[in-house]
Amino acid sequence: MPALERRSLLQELTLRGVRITDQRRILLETIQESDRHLDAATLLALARRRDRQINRATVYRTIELLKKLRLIEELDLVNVNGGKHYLEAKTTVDRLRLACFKCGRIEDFTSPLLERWKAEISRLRGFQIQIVRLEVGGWCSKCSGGKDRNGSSDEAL
Amino acid sequence: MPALERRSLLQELTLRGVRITDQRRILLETIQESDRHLDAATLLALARRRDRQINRATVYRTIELLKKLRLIEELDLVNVNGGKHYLEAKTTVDRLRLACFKCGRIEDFTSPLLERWKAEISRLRGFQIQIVRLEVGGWCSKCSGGKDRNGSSDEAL
DNA sequence: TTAAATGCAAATCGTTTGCATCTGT
DNA sequence: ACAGATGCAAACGATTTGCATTTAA
Repeated sequence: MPALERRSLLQELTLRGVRITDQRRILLETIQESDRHLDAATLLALARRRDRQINRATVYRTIELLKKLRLIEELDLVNVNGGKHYLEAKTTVDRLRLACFKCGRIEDFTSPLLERWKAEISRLRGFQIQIVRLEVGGWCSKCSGGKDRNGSSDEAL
Repeated sequence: MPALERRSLLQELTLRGVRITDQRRILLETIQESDRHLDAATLLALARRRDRQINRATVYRTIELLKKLRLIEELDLVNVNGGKHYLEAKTTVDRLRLACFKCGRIEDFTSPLLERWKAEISRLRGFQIQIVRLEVGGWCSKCSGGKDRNGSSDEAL
């Protein structure tokens, strides 16, 4: 496990000799300070609060850069909100996302099972895992009330 | 576990009182006979071999219908091939997809851990699981050769 | 008969690209 | 100085929509 957990995105980029521009600095900070589940359009909007000039293309190019360096993760969130992808700074431990089809809330879930699973996959398949994306869709505890049964609705999703 | 595994998509729709059109019949068969990992454009192309008239809009509307009824699953495959989503008829057992960033191949992986995990999530979070989407990106055994180490490339993804 | 499904074409949404200009190192 | 980053606007690919017409039940 590489030790890139405590450094900021900015530090990571600097360390890797990547050129730091004002725009990148702002985007990195915005991602890091965000409350997670940021899509590209929101990132652009937030970044523009700090620098009105920042361009959409720069946002996408920075996202691509950070993906390549594996400093951020990209989520699809079982397509709850259409085609867009969501970003977040990579953390030490992999997490599973629970997306509620009714209220749209995203919960995180971590489990020691996950590490065992990754090991099992690597061992059995010889697969070098770079990205793990685990997404569950359904009804959260609030929205399922306490009695609703599974799989009977034509409404959800 | 509901017993909707052995019926065809057509039977499922009929059973639920959904109107069956020629186009739907063709689309359902195409999905079912396909070798998996079908995107909307491919589905349209394949369906058109049977009926040159089938329209793109109908394809998307049918996909949406089947998603709502939870008869198909939609995958993003860690975005390996850009924005499109992939479809497949739902099967009894949930599977994890291993997408190779180098050769693009998709492998399936099943594990008894998965069922335990789902149970754990339901129990601990009170979450009613409708969809499980598990995607792993990395290098398959062929592409990782046998010695390539993890996380050192700026190339992949 | 009629609510629902289709075809068509245009619109929309997220993302990418070519190119001239600017900037970090 | 110059490779690399940016802004802009246009292009792109996937998906959605409005509306007039057709069709399954």
